[in-house]
Amino acid sequence: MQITLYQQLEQKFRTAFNSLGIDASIPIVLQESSKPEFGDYQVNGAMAAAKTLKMNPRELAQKIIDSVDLGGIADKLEIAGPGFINITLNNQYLSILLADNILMVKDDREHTIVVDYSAPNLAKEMHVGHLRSTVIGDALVRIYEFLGNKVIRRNHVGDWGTQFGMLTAYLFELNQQDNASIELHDLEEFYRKSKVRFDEDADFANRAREFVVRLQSGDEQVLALWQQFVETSLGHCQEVCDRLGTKLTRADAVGESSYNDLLAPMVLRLMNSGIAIDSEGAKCVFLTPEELGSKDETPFIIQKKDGGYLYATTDIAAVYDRVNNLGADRLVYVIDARQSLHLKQLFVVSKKAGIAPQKTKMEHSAFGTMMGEDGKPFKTRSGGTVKLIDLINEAIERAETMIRERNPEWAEEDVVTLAKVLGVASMKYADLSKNRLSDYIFSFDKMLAFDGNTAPYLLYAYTRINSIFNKAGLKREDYLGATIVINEFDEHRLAVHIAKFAEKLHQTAKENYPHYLCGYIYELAGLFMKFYESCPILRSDVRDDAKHNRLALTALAGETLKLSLDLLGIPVVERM
RNA sequence: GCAUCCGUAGCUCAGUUGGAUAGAGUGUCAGUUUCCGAAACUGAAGGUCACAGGUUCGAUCCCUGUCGGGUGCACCA
Repeated sequence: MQITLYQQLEQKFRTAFNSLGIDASIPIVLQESSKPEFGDYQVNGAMAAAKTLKMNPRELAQKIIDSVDLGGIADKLEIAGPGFINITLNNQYLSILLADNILMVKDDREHTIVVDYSAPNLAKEMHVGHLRSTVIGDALVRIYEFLGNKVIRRNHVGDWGTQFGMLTAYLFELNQQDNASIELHDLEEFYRKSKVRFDEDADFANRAREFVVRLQSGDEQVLALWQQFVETSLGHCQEVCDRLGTKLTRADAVGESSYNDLLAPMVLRLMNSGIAIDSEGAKCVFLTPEELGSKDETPFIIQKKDGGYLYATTDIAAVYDRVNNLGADRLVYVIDARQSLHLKQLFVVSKKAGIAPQKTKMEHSAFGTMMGEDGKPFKTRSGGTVKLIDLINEAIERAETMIRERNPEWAEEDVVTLAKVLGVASMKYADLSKNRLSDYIFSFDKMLAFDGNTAPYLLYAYTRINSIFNKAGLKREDYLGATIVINEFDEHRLAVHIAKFAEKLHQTAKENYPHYLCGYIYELAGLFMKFYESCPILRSDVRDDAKHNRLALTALAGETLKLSLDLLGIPVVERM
């Protein structure tokens, strides 16, 4: 693995700390400088170390500076304030770094990662609640893959709940009348109608309950109806996923039903080992506060008193499958924060029962709720659920209007093509750029704005980079890998930022926070704009060597931007 | 009631092992273009980081309490 800039500095300073007899438990506290005038990186560990050694922190900082061997990495080390060490990187060193495939990054150890995301319920169409999981999960998949991991996508669709009795019973009824294909066109409507039948007609309701039993016991006729329904619904999902430009395919949709045969053995295993017990007729696992790390006493129910299984059972079976059959050593669940307790219980129970080994990483990449502009959960004006496909279409329509206004001379075809990319990109980026844990306010106006941390701004920055090369009749690709000599302050800042790509990506992957990468590219675009303002490239008074250097730096900045957006699941456009 | 997450500029959001004068964008005000895309850039103004204690050389961050809000709590998923 290629060592990151951060790791290099960290090692050098750790060696220096060691040589001064500073205990290894004292952190170096290496971080990016909080301001440009403090250099590129800063080491803040001298203060804490001085405390334990009973030394003056500035004197210790000086000793650290004297003993650290940065061998050409840094130009300047300065002590500031109570004992901060400010590091300014050497321009020749940066030049070498940037020439050395700076964007090719691999993890030190490859993992097999299963990412559980999107996961709509097939009883209905995908709605706004599925946007975050789908978009965040897909970005994580791309990032893990880029880092060299084996990634398995799992769209854990809900295809086995009790409501499928109602749906198949209704489908059966319609099939008798031979108009099922028309009815399944709008799943929401189909669900609503079957619910009405269920509520109004006792005979139908009984038939629906009977269908659940027949379905789960493998009755061929009901199974065929169920299959028909599931296929249609999966088709709807795929349409939405394709529109969003995700990597999900039909093969990734492994629904709850596929774990059916594993459910009984799982319950048996947990009962036999004494982990699960009978409670009020149901089979439950009760975890201690120590095991759960929380005082919540809610039972984890794995079998109902009527013998039926629940999503807890299915999820345990899925863990078993992912660990034992797929060979996963890291499981990532991109699921709503409201499922926190359930997942916590799932993780603890899985390990306690030995279904997953202790070393398996199990992570709940939770996310908050999407709010409307009124700060309340996103709904239609009448308070209904918003279909995801409608939301996507509205984003595209709004993008279309905007593009038409800005570029009245464009051909209709070009407007439509760009709108499809820009609308979806804006929606995805708005989601990805926010800390996934917090609730966020969904606003078409903000996500489609050309100012601020938005997809349009970043895509604009990219097209602007391209236009520099177009203007000069050059190809950006030809400048990738060229030596970049750095002289100016704004060139330096941009170069340092590009050199941080690897560490930012590792951090994003480690903590499952796509917004780290978004923040990085927003800053990248800003630094490029500043560089572009202060360092002319194609003007006649620019010397050839400076022009060449700046073109090379621009090309690399463009490549970094393009790659980063790609890792977020957002394609670039050539003009806007 | 128990559990859990959150409270940062008027608004939308950052703030990564505790570090320097808490940052962006937007909105407001003031500037920048005979030359590479002004969908850009520069500057000003805007904060008791909900409140009160505690730990620390140092707290938006860690601990305790209070107030305010979200969410989850037995056989749906």
